[in-house]
Amino acid sequence: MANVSIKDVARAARVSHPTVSRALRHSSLVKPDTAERIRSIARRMGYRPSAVARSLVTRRTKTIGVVVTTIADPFISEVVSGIEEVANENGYSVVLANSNADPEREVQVAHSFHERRVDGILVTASRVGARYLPLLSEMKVPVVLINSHHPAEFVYSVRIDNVTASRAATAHLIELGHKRIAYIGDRFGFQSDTERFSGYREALERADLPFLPQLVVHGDGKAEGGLHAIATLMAMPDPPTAVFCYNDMCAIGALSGIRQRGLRVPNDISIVGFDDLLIASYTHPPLTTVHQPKQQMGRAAMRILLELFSNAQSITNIKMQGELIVRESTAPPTR
Amino acid sequence: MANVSIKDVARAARVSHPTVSRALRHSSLVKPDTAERIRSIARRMGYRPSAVARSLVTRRTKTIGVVVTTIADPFISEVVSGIEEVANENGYSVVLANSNADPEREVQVAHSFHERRVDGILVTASRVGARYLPLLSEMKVPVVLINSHHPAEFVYSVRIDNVTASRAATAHLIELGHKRIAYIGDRFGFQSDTERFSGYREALERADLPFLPQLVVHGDGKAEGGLHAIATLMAMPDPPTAVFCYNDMCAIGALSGIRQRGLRVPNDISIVGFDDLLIASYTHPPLTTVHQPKQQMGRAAMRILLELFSNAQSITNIKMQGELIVRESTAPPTR
DNA sequence: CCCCCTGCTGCACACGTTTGTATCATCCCA
DNA sequence: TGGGATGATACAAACGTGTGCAGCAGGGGG
Repeated sequence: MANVSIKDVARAARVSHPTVSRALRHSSLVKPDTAERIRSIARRMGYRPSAVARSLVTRRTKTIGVVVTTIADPFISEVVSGIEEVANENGYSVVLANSNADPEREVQVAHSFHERRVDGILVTASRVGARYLPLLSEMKVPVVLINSHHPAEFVYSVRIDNVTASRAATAHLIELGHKRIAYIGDRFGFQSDTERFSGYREALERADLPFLPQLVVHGDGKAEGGLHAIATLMAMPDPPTAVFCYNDMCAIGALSGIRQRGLRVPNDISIVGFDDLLIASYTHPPLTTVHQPKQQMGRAAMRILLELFSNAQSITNIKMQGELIVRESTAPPTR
Repeated sequence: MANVSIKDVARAARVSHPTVSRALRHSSLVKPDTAERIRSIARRMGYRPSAVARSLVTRRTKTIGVVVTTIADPFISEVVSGIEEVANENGYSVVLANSNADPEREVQVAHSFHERRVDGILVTASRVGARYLPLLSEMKVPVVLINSHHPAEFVYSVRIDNVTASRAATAHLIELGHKRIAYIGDRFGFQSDTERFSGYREALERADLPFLPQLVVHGDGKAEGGLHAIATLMAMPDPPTAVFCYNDMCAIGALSGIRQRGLRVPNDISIVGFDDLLIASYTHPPLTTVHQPKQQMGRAAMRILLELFSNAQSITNIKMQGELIVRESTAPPTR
């Protein structure tokens, strides 16, 4: 019934349990042939050292906590896939928790990670609650924020240069000749939304185009939000000829809303997204968007933790560049 | 530097550490007002009991291992989101590992879960390696398979009735008048592929339609595979008028391939998918597909584990019904 | 031949909890 | 007033590892 312990192996090998411990960790303190004998016995008995007992004494769990708003978000799941890859390569396990962007839930997650004594924490969320971060840093464990940033002790970040990328995306539309360019954002207060919005404004400014507040609508970062937002925009007396969307899901919702009105992309209206999700190249028409190196960002975040575990000090903030991918959802305006 | 332990709290409260332990767990053995006093001190000190020390003595980690082929798969990530929800409601943490359907990796994951002493394991993969399952059941811990099935000790399952659902999907195409219906499958040897394929064949048989082996092509379960597969089908001298796809991603690839050839869905060819991913209603045209209750399946799987932890015996195998959702990618054939 | 050094192994303790049992004070009742 | 029951607390052991240190055997050198 119970699991085979190190003492069971020791008994079987007629040695003490510390010797077994050393043999399995290839310590030079134990004679090579006894070590081999012990290892073969352990193998035969199907012995697996208990990570929990080990963690108790080493004070390391080899575990990292990953908080996401929801794992069902395609952007997030790709980031997590990158995290998981590097974590596993280095013997770390990933504990996943979703917060649903609910402050109460965030507190619970922080407590749970604290009790589990995770070695580090990765946060993938476009918004991070104010009560949340102090709680995380309370446990004196490094925290890496992905696509958000907060200057604080123990807190590092990996993010994309939202402003530059958004400016490039908007500039692309301007170069095509668009003058009335709308912005569909995420919910208010989300850091990356704010940054992408200011990139959009900067591009308008540089091109001496007027900023029209009525052309800014907010969705929910999902397809449905894009659908509603585009409805608002198209109902205007003088609708935009191009739309820059906060993210691809939003853009996909917008595409769908435009079709429902019998209009065509890019003939009647141009659309630009953000993220470059896998589906972005399979939409109709294929979506012009900003590529984010999602897996790479996850990998980089995990690597920061690993560095922190070994070297103590290293690079702590990484800013990556997005890349505008021009596909077929953008064209010069016809009007 | 170090975390505050139960002994620190005991010292501060001038009691023994077992008393603190009991006070925090609201044991009736400790006097109500001392208990309250201890709790308030613990709160003030920011004490969080160590789950690892607790697990060592209780022999329960309150942790479940979740294996996925890849978390970046939208079907899987929704299932995991359901798992996570129920797990957290009940104080369980989820440790995530992806296998990439690589047998060697599967073995590693099994070892990792064993060492971490997870209380149960959930597997979300359309294929489960032969060496894999014995390894998992070796640790005498319940395993719930999602969308695959293997009769074995300690092994339970939650799956969708693939045969019935696929039969319904194919029958829908037949009712519309289609006679040359293709099937785009996943890679060979995947259990759900085999089942969906046999549902397809059964529907043809019941309608007295001939089964044409050349109309069966295999993809990779992703959009790219659908793209290649449709290319093969459309290059035939007498191409199909309808295609039933193994899953939505595959169908999305097919939609894209059809458009590239200047043909239209459903006018020139009808497409049916499987899964009903969130994007399925946003494709062009919106996709006719089989709805799988993805989150619900994840929740059900986690609930089986919870039952097993408490009651010892309960329902062990759940088979859910899919639902055909008719949208706009299917219509009567024009030829 | 003795001593010291080296190479290997065992002993004891620590990590932070939970839990069974012993101890002790208090109170009630005989 | 003494004894037993009751309620509250402390003590000790256990969970399965890792590790510093002591001990012990054997070999080599003086």
